[in-house]
Amino acid sequence: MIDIKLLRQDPGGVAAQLARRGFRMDVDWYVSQEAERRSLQTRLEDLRKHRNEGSRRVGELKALESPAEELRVQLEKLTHLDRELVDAEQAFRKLSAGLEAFCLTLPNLLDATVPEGMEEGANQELRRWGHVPDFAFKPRDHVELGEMIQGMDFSAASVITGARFVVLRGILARLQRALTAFMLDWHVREYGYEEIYVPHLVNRQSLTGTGQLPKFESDLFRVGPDVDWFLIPTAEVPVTNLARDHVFSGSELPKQWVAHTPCYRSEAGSYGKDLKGMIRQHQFEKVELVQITIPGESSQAHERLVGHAESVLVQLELPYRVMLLCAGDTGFASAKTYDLEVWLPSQKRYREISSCSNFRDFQARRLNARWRQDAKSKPDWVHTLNGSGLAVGRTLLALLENRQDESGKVSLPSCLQSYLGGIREIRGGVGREHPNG
RNA sequence: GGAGAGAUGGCUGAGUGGUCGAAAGCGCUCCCCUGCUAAGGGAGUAAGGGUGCUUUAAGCCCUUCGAGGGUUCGAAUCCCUCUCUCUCCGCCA
Repeated sequence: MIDIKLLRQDPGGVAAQLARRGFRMDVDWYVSQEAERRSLQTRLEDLRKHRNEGSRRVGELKALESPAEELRVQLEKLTHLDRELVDAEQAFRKLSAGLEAFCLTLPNLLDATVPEGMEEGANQELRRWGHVPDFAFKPRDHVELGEMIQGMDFSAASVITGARFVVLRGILARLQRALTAFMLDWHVREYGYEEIYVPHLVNRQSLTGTGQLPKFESDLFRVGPDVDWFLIPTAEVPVTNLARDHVFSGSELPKQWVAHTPCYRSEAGSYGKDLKGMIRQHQFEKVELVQITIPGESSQAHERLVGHAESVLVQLELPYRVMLLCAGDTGFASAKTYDLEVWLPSQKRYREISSCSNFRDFQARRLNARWRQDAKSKPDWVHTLNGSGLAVGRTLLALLENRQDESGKVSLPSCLQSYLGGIREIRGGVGREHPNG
C-alpha cells in the first residue's frame, strides 16, 4: 500500500507517478471521498465523546443514588444520541471500506531509476555473462531432448490432469531435485540465508499482504468451497508473511530467508503463449529468496540479492543477462525489478529465469511488518525484497538446451555432480542408476 | 471426527457490566546510590487515528483486551457466529 499520508497530502503527485506505469488513478473521486471521510470522522468522534461523557455521568448518578428524575432525563438524552451515532457509524464504515478498497488497488510508486516505457522492449539491459553456445548443428529444444532422454512426458501429464503440466522421470526427475538441493545449499552456505519450509496453501490475508489480492485473483488457483485457501503462486507469499504483524528489533535485521516450494499459477490470459514444453506450466518448482531489511538498506540489499541469484547461473555455467524492467513492466507491488534472463538456444533468445524486486515499504504496510531501532524509538515499516534463486523448471530446460551436443547428449556442470552420484552427462537411456532400469 | 479448556500490553498474568487502556511481576529506558560488578532505591514504558500544526510541538479527542455481530445509556467483563491455540479420546503419514 502507498503511504496514506502522502496520498492525502498530494494525490495529484501520486497519480502522476502511477501514470508512468500506465495506471490511471481517479483523483477526483479520491479527493471527494477523502474529504467526506474526514468530516464524517470528526463528527463521529464528537458524537462518541458525548456518548462517553453521558454514560460516565449515568454511572456517577447511580453510584450517588441521586434523584431518579435526573437519571431518567440523562438516559433519554443518551438513547437519542445513540440513534444518531449508529447512523454516523454506518456511513463512516461504508466510506472507509470504499477508500480502503481503493487504496489496495493502487500499485507501488516506482523508483526514480526505473526507465520509462510500457513494453518489454523498453526494458534496459544492464549486463551479460557467459558465452552463448555456438552450435555447429541445429540445437534441439528441451522437449526433443527430454524425449530422447525418455525423462520428460507431457502427454502423460495431460492424461493425469490436462495441459501445461509435465511428468519427469528417472534422471530428469533426479536432476530437478539436484538443482533444487544445490540452490538451497548454495544460498545457505555462501550467503547465510536461513532455509524455511512453509505451507503451500495460504489464506486471503496473506495474499493481500504481498499484493496478489485483491486485484489478481484470476491468476490463482483457489481451493474451495469449504475453505477459502489458495495454492501459492510463489514462495514469496508464505515466506514474506512470516513478517506479518511483527515488530523486528534492529539487531535481528536483515532477515535472509530461502525456501523451495512448488508454485501454482492459473496462467489465465496466457492462451497461446509458450504452449510447448516446460516454459509456462501451471505447476513448477522454485527456490525463492526473501529479505526483510531496514528502510535505509533495501537498495544495497536489492543489488546483493540479484548477485545471489546470478551466482547460481554462474555456478551452472548458463549464459544470462540482467534486465532493469521499465515502468510498464514492473510488477504491481514492486518499486524496482531486475529480471535475469537465461539464453535458450532453441528460441535464440533470452528468457526470464528470475525476477528480483524491491518492494520498499509497500508490502510492509499491507502486512503490518515493522521494526524498531531501539527500545525508545517508534516502530517503522520494514522493507521487503525477493527474487527467484532460481526458477527450477526453467533452469532444468536451460541446462538441457545449452549443454547438449549433436548426439543429444547433455553434460552436467561440476557443481551438481555431488548431488547426482558423480554422473557427468545424460543421454537417451544413459545416466540411469541401473542400465536395465 | 468426539469431549473439554482457553485467546488480555514486548513477555507472564489479574480483572465477570460504570474514571480499566487495563493490577502485579518480568523485560526495557532514564536517574540515584555504590572503587568496578552484583544487589538496592526512584521515575517512565502499547499501538493506530482525528484535531491542532502549516511543518514534523504541547494539548484535546476517538478507537483497539483473537475477529465479526448482538444486548445495554455504558462491554475486556453478558449473548451469538467464526478463527486460532491447548488437553484427552478416536483415526492417520
